[in-house]
Amino acid sequence: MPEGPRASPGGEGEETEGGKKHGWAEKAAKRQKEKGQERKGEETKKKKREGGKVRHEKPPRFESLKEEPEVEKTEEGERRGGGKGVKEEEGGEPESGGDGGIKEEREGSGLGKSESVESDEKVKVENGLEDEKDTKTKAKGAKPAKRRKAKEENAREEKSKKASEKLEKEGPAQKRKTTEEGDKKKSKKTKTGENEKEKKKKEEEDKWKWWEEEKTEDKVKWKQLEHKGPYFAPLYEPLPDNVKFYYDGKSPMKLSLATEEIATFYAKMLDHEYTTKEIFQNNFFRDWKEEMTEKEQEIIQSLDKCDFKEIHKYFVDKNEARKALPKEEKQKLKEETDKIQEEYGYCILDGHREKIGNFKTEPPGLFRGRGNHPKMGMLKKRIMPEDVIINCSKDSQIPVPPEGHKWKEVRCDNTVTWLASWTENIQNSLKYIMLNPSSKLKGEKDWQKYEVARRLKGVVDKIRSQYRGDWKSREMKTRQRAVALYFIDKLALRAGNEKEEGETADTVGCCSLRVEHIKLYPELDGQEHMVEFDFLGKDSIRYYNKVPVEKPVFKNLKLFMQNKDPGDDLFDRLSTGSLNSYLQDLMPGLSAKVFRTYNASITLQEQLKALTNPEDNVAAKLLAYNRANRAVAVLCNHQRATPKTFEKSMQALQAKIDAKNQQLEEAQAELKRAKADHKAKKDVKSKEAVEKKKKLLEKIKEQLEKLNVQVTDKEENKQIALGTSKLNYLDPRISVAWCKKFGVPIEKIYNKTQREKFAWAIDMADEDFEF
DNA sequence: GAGCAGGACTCAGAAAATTCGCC
DNA sequence: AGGCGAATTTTCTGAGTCCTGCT
Repeated sequence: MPEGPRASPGGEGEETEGGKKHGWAEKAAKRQKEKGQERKGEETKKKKREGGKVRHEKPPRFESLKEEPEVEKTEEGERRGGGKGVKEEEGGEPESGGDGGIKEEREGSGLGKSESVESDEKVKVENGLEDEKDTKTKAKGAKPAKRRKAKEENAREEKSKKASEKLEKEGPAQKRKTTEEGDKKKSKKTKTGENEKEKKKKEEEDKWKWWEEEKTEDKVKWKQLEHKGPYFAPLYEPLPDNVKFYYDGKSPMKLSLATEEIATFYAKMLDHEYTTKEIFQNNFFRDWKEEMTEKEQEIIQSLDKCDFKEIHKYFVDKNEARKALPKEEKQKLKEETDKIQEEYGYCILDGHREKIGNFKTEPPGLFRGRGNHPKMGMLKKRIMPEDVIINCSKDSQIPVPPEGHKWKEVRCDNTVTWLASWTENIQNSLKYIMLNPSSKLKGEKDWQKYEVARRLKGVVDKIRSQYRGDWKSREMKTRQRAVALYFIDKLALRAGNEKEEGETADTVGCCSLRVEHIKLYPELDGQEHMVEFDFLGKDSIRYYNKVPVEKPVFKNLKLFMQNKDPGDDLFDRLSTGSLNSYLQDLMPGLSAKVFRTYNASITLQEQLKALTNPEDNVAAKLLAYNRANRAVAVLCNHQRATPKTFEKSMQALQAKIDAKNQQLEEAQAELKRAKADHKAKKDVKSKEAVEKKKKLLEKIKEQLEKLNVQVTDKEENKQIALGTSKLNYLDPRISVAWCKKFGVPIEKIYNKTQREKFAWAIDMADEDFEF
């Protein structure tokens, strides 16, 4: 990729050489400084945004692409096949050394072709198909893969047999649960150690290696789905009589139950910043008044005159009391929640017990939007069974609604993955109960996501050269698309769908960028053609970045900004819909977000390659891993506020190092003494003493090194959140392969939850895996 | 046949809960 | 050993993306 855009946030050119180890961190720090933690104000608004989006003239070229429905159809077919393709690749996975080779080849041959922009698009389509075929032949051709596949098939058969047997034996979920509960109780009484082991073993057996099974039809998500329905939030418990609400400083006022409940929502949040915001207060007060009795409405006229302090204190105290509970009490509480988890937290999906992600309905409360949300403070209503739609298989035990209630609906739709849903009253959108990330349904999708990103790797060079060509297109729309795609690729920006004005915080992504969000500098910081981005992205997290761009991009941006107001759309001829349908034509399954996944994963792989030194010890290798991870987090703009305790804990760590240094000196001195002693006595005892001291010294040295690494890591990690990218953007197989290759235990990079989520990758990736 | 709303799903950081590690 | 603060993990639910099906 000689001049393809680099996926580097600072855009300072090539990052891959090992020499630049700290490049990412430095840039991150720099950007961090510039950005500040506060969120950008948003007074200036889109007075006249209408100007843009409506003008969707259709460029002839786009039309010509669409004119062959035949092609479209085949493609559609292929895409579905693509799902299967993923599956077929599974067999080929283990020997991904060969995989990589083929990939390279494919990449190379792909590059050779495309020259003219016109014919390019078709070539791309073809390439997409070619790609699929390649994948298939590859899987077939590889011998070891074949063998392994056969083996897997056997295993699979056995597995499913086992599963069905088990099902027959155990029958419906409820039965099974009771037995397990029994087991558990027993285990508490007897020696925990053994039982723990047993339990683990059992769990091991229970693990469903779905990735070894043939993938089923795409649309149908399950054949069997059985569960207990959601666990409902506990009902409101009235305040004790001695906790009072005051209005206007007068004598206490007894509130009706409903009014009181809502008051507690506000009271609980009293020391949160939210309650200082006017929008929050207004929204709350409006919704609160609506639920009041007429009499209450008459009296309570202003929020300022409401005194929630006693109520607030009551909850603070209650919280503390709960924390101060004796051990046994706490244990009891925990057992109760465990029981609930056991009963409601799992479902049966196609014969396997799967963990549910969120099995509780959301409790009522006050809506907490992020950033400057116009609806913050509004009352989130309690979800009742009458609001809930249940989804499960026909022949299953239909969940029983709480007594005296019924479900809104029970349906049996196996083309969706959710178990229950309800409509939430703030945005009037649907909420779902779905499975845990460790489940087959989620895992398979995740895997597929990374496979799509890997396919992008094969065509990305062509796509890049195509959009570079499009910078000079005669069509405005095409140019805008090309520049937007360049940003999405180079800076890993999100697509940026249109949002309804006034319904949510004013945030943007690439396609919804407005003129006010970028500044152009012909020269800045000694670099030419600089673009300064400053906008609020998802979750109102500020994106601030100064990037040098190529000259045509710069010129185009200037053009796009001509005669526009700050509030106007930068890409007024572009929508995520048209961008994505264009991308879909270039490669089946391709959409804007795939670039984020692709660039994140490829960055990790490159950085790991550049930063890992096989000679290093595990701690140093982990530092390298974290740095690579960090590079991705910076790219994706995953930030966190510096922890409040950062300085303090840093000092503590430094103190520890000092102490360790002293220990080291002492140990050295002791060793010397012991040696002298041995020289004098020459007996076994003194020799043993020397050995002992030597060992101690080694241990201390190791500890010291570990501490030093910790400091570096911590400092560099100050304001960057690694979790999101690790969980959502980095192909876990890259990490697994790295661990295997360099002898790092997987537990060092993935905790238990993460290992569960990525079980498929841990099981299937070997050390040669190439993204 | 297009454009739009709504549905289904992924991704996101804050906050709560739990574990860790030190004295 | 046990208590305490910090670190890590888990939970929670809001905020995106993308696609489909309807008009």
